[in-house]
Amino acid sequence: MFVKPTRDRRAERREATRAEIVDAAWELVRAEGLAALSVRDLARKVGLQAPSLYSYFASKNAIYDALFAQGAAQYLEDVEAQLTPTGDPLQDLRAGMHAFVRFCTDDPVRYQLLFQRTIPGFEPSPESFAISIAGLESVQRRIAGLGITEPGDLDLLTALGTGLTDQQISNDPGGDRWIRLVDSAMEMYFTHVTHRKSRP
Amino acid sequence: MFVKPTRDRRAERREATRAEIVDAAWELVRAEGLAALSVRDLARKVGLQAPSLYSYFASKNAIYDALFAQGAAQYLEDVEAQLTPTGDPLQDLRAGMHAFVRFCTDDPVRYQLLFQRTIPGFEPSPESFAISIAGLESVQRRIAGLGITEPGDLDLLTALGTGLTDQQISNDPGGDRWIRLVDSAMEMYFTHVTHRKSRP
DNA sequence: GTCTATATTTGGATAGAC
DNA sequence: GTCTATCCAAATATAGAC
Repeated sequence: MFVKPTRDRRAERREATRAEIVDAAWELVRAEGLAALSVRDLARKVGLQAPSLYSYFASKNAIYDALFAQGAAQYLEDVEAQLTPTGDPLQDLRAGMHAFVRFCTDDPVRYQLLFQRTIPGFEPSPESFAISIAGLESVQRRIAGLGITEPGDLDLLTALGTGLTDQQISNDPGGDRWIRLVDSAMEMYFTHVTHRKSRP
Repeated sequence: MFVKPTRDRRAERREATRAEIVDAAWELVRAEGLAALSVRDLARKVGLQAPSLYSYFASKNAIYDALFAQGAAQYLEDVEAQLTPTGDPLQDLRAGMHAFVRFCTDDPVRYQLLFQRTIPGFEPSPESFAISIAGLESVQRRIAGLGITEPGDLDLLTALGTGLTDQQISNDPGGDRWIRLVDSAMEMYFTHVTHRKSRP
């Protein structure tokens, strides 16, 4: 009689191969650009023929989606990892923004995939998108803990984050021309959101 | 004996056709996305066969470059058009930022071409790039006239501009969620750059 | 200057044998 | 699951006739 094994070695192997493909895809897009990903090149990189990839991913966009999901999970992890308020809100804001800009500049292609909409036919699946939403909600909770609860204040903070990051990546890649402004920008922001005269 | 005519009708016709091609290219990229531009489609749109386009532009990137140059010229014109200081620096900053965000959100594809680096093999030619530099320098002179001369202050302003624009385009296209923050953001910025305690 | 014809490359995706 | 073989579509760009 058939006994269901506790481990499904076949499924494990399959997942391992999928992970290998995703890793190789990151290498490719980092080297050639996000839009330059091709199924052929990717297959060769993992020692397969192109059609064999379709046993693991239904389409090229499914591969993009796997990259998006993994990047969003890394972002969520990155945000959650620094949830340690010090009692000094400004210091926490500075640390959080530094972490964000570093996360983005560490891997500009990942930033492009997660926070810009630049790939022609690709939209993340609802499941993958939910992960990135969770990341934003984590930021929201984090700054709420610092006393910043106005929706517009969160929006202003995300604008500052993407603006500093965008300029850094586009106009001074590898440098620190906008990274140097993070502390000052957070001071500006913190003063603004705390010295508000009236609730709008 | 040959007398050089005062007008070169042939050259005029040629320039007119080039302009027609550029106009059609804008229509195409606005409809299909920047990366989706194809020489075939473009040729068909102006009633030519694909190879005939090569009589006007040496390559596809030359077409991108013409778009870039035109967009940069429009930006320069947009910035120069509002060089009318009112004596109220904060009001001028607000007006200038509103104009910038409107310029970008009016044509997100143009914004993508000018201010983000997203097309795989394309880099603007030195001549085209010089136009966009002239635009930035115009902004620099403009805020210098308002008393803002620290280099880092210009960088912070451009970060605010691209950040607000990026978020508006990416997360609320057609809406005003980040546009609504422009006035408040400029107040924040102006207070920051004027209330500095010491010259850093 | 414009055309037809074509070279050349490259891409995503499928069929069917093994 | 992986392969070979192939389809199909699309792209940039060139050659050469008219």
